[in-house]
Amino acid sequence: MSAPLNADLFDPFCSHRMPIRVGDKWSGMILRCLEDGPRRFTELKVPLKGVAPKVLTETLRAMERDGWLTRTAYDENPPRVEYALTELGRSLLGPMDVACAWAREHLDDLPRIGDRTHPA
Amino acid sequence: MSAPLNADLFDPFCSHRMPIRVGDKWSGMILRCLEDGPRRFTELKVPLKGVAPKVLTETLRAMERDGWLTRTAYDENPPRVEYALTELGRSLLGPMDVACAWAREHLDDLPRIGDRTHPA
DNA sequence: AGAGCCGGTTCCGTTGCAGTAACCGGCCAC
DNA sequence: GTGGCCGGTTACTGCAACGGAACCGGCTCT
Repeated sequence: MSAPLNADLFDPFCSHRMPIRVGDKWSGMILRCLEDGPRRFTELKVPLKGVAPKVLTETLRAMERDGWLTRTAYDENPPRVEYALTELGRSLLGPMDVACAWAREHLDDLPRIGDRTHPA
Repeated sequence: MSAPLNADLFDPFCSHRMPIRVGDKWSGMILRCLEDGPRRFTELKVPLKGVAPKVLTETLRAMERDGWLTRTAYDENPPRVEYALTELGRSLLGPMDVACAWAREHLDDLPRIGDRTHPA
């Protein structure tokens, strides 16, 4: 992680407070998980606490479709599938770092969890 | 506007393609509308093509609650209400510029409108 | 009296993101 | 043959965001 939040970046509640979002709820965290190299499905499930496999699959498929990452299935047993960032996906890390820096700087101004009925 | 997209930034379809979002659907556009000074309700409705007054009210209230802008009602007739950025709101323009720059650079890699069933 | 302006509000409906729970096929080890 | 691992899929549900249409009060202008 090149510019982590002080708060746990991989806590999904964090993205509720974060006014700048990359993609949908989990895409940003997935980008962070992949920046140091390819990872497989179960390796992503662990740091992304509590993500439902269905949602993770959907998100990964959408990111693949949009050219942010590649999916490589190896014909082994047990099966192995690796997800890796493309150049386009990697190019999103820059803007993400800026957003994270903003968030770190204004952490105290961010709404407290639970305060909000309408998102911002 | 300090870093506009080539595409019409105030076309809501644009935000469907944009993988980096500030706040909800309209917040980013509202920030842009206010960066050159305060504006009133109807002055916001015009550039934000087709926003329902209800949604605009909700969004402005949420942005006020989160400290991004201030709402000032003058006791005149016809009524006048002015919305102005706070320092916090203004501080979001920087990250937004970065996101817009990214989008301009990768405009051709962004998914075509209508291609998507699942968002990114 | 009637119409218009401003800044909304109310009602109702649709869409889609996200989540839970359960299940699957193929292979392996016990 | 039973259970576990991996990488999912399917069916069902909930909720928040978003939107369209209609309406409102207070005032002014004609």
